[in-house]
Amino acid sequence: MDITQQQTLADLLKALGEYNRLSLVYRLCECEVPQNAMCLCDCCSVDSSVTSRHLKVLAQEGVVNIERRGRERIYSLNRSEVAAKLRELADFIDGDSEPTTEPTPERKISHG
Amino acid sequence: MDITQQQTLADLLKALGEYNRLSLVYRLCECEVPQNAMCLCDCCSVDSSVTSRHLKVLAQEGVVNIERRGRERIYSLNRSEVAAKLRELADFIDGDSEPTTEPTPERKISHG
DNA sequence: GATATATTTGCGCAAATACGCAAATATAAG
DNA sequence: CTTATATTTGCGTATTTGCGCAAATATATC
Repeated sequence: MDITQQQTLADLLKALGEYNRLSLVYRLCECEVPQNAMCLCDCCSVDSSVTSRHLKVLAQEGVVNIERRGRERIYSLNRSEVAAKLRELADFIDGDSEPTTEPTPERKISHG
Repeated sequence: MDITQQQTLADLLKALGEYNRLSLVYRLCECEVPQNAMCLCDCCSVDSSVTSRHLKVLAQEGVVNIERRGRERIYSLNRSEVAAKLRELADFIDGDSEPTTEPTPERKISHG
């Protein structure tokens, strides 16, 4: 795992790891069609400026796509990409073999 | 999705979304056997106290298990649980159907 | 008891972050 | 040009967070 790649993944997870931003993602998940910011704003009870900033963070991390339409921004979820990245991490974590739950066998447990 | 559950997931993602903590997870991933904190400390070049705190966060979020052995703490990754949670989110995100890339068809681009 | 090793905790600091509000910008429509 | 709506940006603020250092704690060894 490359350092830059690791940083990128950390940034993605951090972007998803904030309650209101995750709410936006869930909201977009449930929407059949992309939404504008005003619409998305309802799901987290914060100022529209805050929603705007959160969506910007999500866009920077590639979680959402932005499409300009008139004075609106239409947001849609990058479903496949985000899901793929999460699965990639999941695969790496439970990875190649069984979890080695056996604690360091070559170390002596001296007192029992 | 329950609010508490959503907060819990956000906390998990936040825990994973910090570079040094993610490094610890990767390190534990690659280890065949659980490791103590001193050993893990090498992978991120920070003070041992910092590593201790990071590992505590990961433990609180259920990412790692701690086993006391003498004066050491032996950390192991909760592989299946963490992977399952990530996959669950991934499934929810790319979820039921195809991504609806078509932008809000029922909305009029309204000047009317 | 004294000493060494592993880990945690208290403390302070600097940077990052989330937030609300108001102003600015962009675009649409009259 | 004026008004209305959607979004962004500047600014101030309160909170969180990551960090290092030193002290404290826990345990093993002498």
